[in-house]
Amino acid sequence: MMKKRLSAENWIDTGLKALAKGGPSALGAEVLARKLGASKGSFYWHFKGLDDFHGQLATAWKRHAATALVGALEGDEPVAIRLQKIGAATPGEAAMRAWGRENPAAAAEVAEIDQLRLDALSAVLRDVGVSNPDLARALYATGIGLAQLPKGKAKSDATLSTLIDLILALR
Amino acid sequence: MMKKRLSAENWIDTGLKALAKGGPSALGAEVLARKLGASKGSFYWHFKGLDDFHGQLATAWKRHAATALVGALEGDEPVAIRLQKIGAATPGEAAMRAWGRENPAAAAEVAEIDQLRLDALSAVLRDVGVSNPDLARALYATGIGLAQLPKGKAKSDATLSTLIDLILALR
DNA sequence: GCCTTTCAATACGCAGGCGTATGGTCCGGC
DNA sequence: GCCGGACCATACGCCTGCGTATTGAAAGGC
Repeated sequence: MMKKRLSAENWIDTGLKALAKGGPSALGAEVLARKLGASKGSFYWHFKGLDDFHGQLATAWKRHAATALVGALEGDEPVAIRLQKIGAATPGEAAMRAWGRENPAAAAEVAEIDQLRLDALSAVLRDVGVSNPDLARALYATGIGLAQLPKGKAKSDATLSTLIDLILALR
Repeated sequence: MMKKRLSAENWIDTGLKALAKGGPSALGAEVLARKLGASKGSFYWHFKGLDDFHGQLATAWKRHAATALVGALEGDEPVAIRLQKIGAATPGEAAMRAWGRENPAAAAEVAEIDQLRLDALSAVLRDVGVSNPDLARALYATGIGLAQLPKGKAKSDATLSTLIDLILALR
């Protein structure tokens, strides 16, 4: 199946999927090679080594998260929906955060995204008359926390929505 | 330093510390042995193998967390303080949760504690006239999320407190 | 069509961790 | 004091993963 030649993007994409599914230990060169039906020769052609690969992986995740964030910001949806979209975690986010605990590069990228999203939440809330930055922080932390709990996305969305309504009622 | 003989508890205690500091990869037999100035011989005397050790480690964490929870429940402190104590994560909690992503035993114990704390939060809130269970869930998720963000405990406590005040204002 | 560049498979050495086996040391009972 | 069991160190075989080197195939320009 798909004996085509591989690109660096192929490795990174499957790397992201493997991380979400199998955790940091699924980010080895040989494990990924088996998953791709390739061999290490290909891996070490496209990347200088594991650190290089991991760095590019983390950066790729950051790009995806940043793109998702601007997607959540554009358009003129109601504030509640907007807050929901900014605050809700992206798929694979919990795995990325767990990886960040043992990989400085990953931690750095996650921190960057955290800052972007926190700023966005603060700005939206401020525009709407809620100026306490602790509330933006609490809202964001809730999104992160809900992503760690099992329970499925629907339930989490409902919970987050309840909190947003509560905060917006302060206006 | 401390050439004494080791007990299973010694291994488990240093295991918990190692997990908090170095992540799941610090839970190997040889790594811990070096940390303790001992050798694998001792480890494999006290434990049948890594799975056995990891299981006991996870159970020990659960016991600690459960004890901390009953400590937060007894006494007759104001509701806000009580909620804060139940909702705030214990030290090393983020590491435990990250470990749970790759170790079923750890995940199970964390899930148990999650349920206990969620129930406790719900009960306290209900007793005080806040019946929406989504709010308990949101509050708990905030505690979890804040533990993932860097920023230090003081800041997190302040944020959590702000949210608690907001919820309690619903009465 | 060939030749250069790009990509990939294989084979190798090395390091580190797991689990076992075997022998040694400590310690309480008597 | 000596003995038996509890405790531990060492050494070994095995496996798995990293990184490199070498060889080989596959594209793509001309």
